[in-house]
Amino acid sequence: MGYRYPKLEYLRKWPVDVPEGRLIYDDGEKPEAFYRVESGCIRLLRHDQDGRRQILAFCLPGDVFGLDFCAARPMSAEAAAASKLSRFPIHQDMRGGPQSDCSALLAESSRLAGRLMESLVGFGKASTEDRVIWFLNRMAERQNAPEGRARVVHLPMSRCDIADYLGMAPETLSRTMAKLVASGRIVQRGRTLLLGGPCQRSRTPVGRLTESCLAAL
Amino acid sequence: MGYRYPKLEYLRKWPVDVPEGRLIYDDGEKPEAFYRVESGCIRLLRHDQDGRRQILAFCLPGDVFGLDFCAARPMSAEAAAASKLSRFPIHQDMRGGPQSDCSALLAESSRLAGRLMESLVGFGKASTEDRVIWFLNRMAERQNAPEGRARVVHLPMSRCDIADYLGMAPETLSRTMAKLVASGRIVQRGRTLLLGGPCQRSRTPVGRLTESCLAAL
DNA sequence: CGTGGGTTTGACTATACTCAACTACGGTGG
DNA sequence: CCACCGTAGTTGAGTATAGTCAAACCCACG
Repeated sequence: MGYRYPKLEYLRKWPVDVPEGRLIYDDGEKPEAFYRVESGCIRLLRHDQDGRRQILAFCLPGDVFGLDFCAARPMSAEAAAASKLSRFPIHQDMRGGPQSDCSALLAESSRLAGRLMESLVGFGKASTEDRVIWFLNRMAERQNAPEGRARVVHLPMSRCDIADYLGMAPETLSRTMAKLVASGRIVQRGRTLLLGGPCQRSRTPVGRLTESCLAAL
Repeated sequence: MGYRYPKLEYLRKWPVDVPEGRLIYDDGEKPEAFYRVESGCIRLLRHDQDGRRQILAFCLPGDVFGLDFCAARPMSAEAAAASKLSRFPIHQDMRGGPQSDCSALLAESSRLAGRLMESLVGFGKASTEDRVIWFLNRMAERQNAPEGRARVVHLPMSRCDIADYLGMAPETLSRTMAKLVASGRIVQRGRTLLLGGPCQRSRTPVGRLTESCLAAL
């Protein structure tokens, strides 16, 4: 059953433009607004005391983030790429307003939790190859790439971001992708990829992918 | 700022007793109720197609789970130990009812998302030792163990559950804990532990812990 | 054309997984 | 009350895997 936008449209909101790398809110701040991504890519992250950073989620167009009904932001949000956002002040929603507000917000909140769970499942994958394939498929799904056959995917974030998200070293990510290219399961052209078939674990692709496939687009 | 129970008390609910291992709801089911843990321990989990299982969260007394406002449960819930639950049917809350319902539910939903994020941060830890220490500290915090000095922690779930949660083999978990015992940072007596001090990474404990410490309790 | 970040490759090492055997514990039944 | 059994947990040896450090590469940008 597909997901449908909840009706947030009648809520007051402001358009915001953020350049790549810009901090949107910081871990520990008092929440004053939540956001919807209109274009670009936002990363949710935390730093632990070791200085190591953990990316918790990437938010793509249509995703709502920052819906934290608590005293302090549990994590930071930064622009992983230049992005356009809609900013919804929080206070208008907690008081008054039609009942449907609540449903919409609850649905969004559930949805965020669902995305985090997806991440946890992805992390549970044993091998780095599984994690990378899982990530690529997930990105493809979220970009409405047609199911089944070869799909074009654009990764708006840096390799380091992906590596931090998947909990591996950037070198390992690079090697793993190189292996996928070598086995003909993906074609790589900068940050744009072509995935072959369902791209499942240890399955040979239907047809071998080549550079020409990408050029033909 | 500490967390305070949202007022769910006026909602209709039913007490439920579940024995260890019992399935509470399954991945993909239509959500009909959410639950609060009164005693025991619940595990939220998913199976991927490989048959591998990933535990997403442990729910301890006071935790609310199953607050999924979507068409299908994104994961399963099982009793990791014999538990008592309060079951809240979902439909009463979505229609009518005072506005405060919403705040309470949103707060709980945010809280669940927060816990999942914590998990993701924990998973980001590089070494297994860090992950285990993080887990033990987290369990201690959630059992209101006094901060700072030595703390007694009871782990209600099996080692396999913990290993699946932390994404490591049970043997690795066992070895890691053995190392912590050897270095005097914890004392182990079955599923009950004694943690020394803040139990931080690569810090020697204030005083060496021995069996006698635990016996003195 | 030079500079710099992001990305890739190489060599080596540390770490955690696998498979296997062994031990400790709790419950059951004689 | 004690012997037995089954499960949970631990320990050991060998191996595969991913991390680290280092250097080269490539593309975009000034």
